Amino acid sequence: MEKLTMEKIVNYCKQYGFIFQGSEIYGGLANSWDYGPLGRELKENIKRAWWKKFIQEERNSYGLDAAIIMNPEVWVASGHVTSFTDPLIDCKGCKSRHRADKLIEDFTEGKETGDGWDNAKLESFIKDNNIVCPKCGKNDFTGIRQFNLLFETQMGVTEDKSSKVYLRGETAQGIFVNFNNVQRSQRAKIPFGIGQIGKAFRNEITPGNFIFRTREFEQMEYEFFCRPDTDLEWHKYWKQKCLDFLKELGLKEENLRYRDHNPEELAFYSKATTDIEYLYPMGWGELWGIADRTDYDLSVHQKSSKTDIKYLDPETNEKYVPYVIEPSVGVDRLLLAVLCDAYKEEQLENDTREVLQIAPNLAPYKVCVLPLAKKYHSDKANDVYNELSKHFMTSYDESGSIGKRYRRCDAIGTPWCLTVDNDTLENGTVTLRDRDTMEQITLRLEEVVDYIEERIKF
RNA sequence: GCGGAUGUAGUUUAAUGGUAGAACCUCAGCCUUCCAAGCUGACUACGUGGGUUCGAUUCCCAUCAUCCGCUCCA
Repeated sequence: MEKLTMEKIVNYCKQYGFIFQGSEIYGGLANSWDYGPLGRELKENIKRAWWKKFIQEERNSYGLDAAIIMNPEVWVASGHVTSFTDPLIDCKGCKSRHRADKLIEDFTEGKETGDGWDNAKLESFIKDNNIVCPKCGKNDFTGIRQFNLLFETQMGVTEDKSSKVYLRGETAQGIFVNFNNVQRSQRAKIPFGIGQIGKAFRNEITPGNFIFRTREFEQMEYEFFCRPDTDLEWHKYWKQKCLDFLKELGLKEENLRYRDHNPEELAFYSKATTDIEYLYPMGWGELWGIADRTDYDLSVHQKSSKTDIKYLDPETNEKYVPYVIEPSVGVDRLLLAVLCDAYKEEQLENDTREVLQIAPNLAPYKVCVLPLAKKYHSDKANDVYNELSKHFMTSYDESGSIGKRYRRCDAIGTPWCLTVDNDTLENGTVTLRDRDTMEQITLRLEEVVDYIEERIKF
């Protein structure tokens, strides 16, 4: 097969109804994408698989669905309001862009960090000290522009300052602020985890690579709370668990790797972070970040909200702020990885065809009902469809030759094609054709549901 | 946000200062009883807005979007 390009994936997604460009008939909106009928199913299946693995099957795990708009104090406390706001400056000479505070920090070798300075002070410091562009060596910069990565909006109908709120930049904060609520109401004992799936918003400066980085995206975040001296072993535990999960989804091992963050690139809240990266068409990209956030988040919220967020260990009577391990994954990124991994161009004698070799439990449709001959078998096939669709996403296709319809199913990864023929009319048996093995087996109609259900793990 | 490239049906593309042709896909009909058949027919495009011009899809400008690079990236 030729090298897989992002362009191919984008076209494929559009062609079959996985993902469309957002607001397309109005010329689109930068970097926004809409999930079509198949994309929605795939996304839902991915989320369901995650939920099952991380919430349902995990003994001490609890689900949550917190609000997107939270009290703005949350984002001040979490550090997003300041840390998401970078003072950016452009070099007029070579058009490169830099962070003003970083230029100062590098120039003074860490003696001055520019922390807490306003833009005028940053600008004049750069000018007075003749700090030059690291790229072209000139001191000729534009003014500072602030990029706040948090989306702002206002609550209520008046646009006064007091009503300014943010769309959440991550779902995690909804978990932290509900730590006490969940712990108490569920009588949860440490160690335990809280997970949620939901949209988050960031004004990324450079989005791109299809749905890899978008300004509106969906996260599956999990916060695992543990005793402070146990964080490293739990970090290890979740690293493994996440990788196992990806393999269960069918991602190939050779396309996955761990990458530990160097101490200098660690976010300020984190003691250790390991990424699981996937080999996307554009190269290795972060898929899953597994961070040891220590007690940073709960501590800052405890302080800012003046609320006690501590756990009283019932056995030792110790009272402490728990440490947090955060394995968080982006739904859209994971979906992209699943598609890239499953997409194949199959070389036939004088033709190529597209095949989606996706795990049956992720496939948008589980089975497609095909009347062998439209004229004779459609009525019966319709009955079969009505029955099967009570159990799982079922599609139906009576247009074109049977071979063509098999192909259409293969192209979207439908694992089973069910053919209704004369035997069905006579003795109630159907032919089930397996996408991967190409085997055809004959089943009695009433066996079909069990057969398929056994092979999809929800 | 900067630099470069690009923008013709769903997709891939052709041609042209006088409003566009194809292939695949899709749909309908005929045919067809298990792996892209065939035949007939149908639908569908010059990203958007200005300007130049008698006339623009074609030239110019702006804008929007996409791709590559930079910058950035909880």
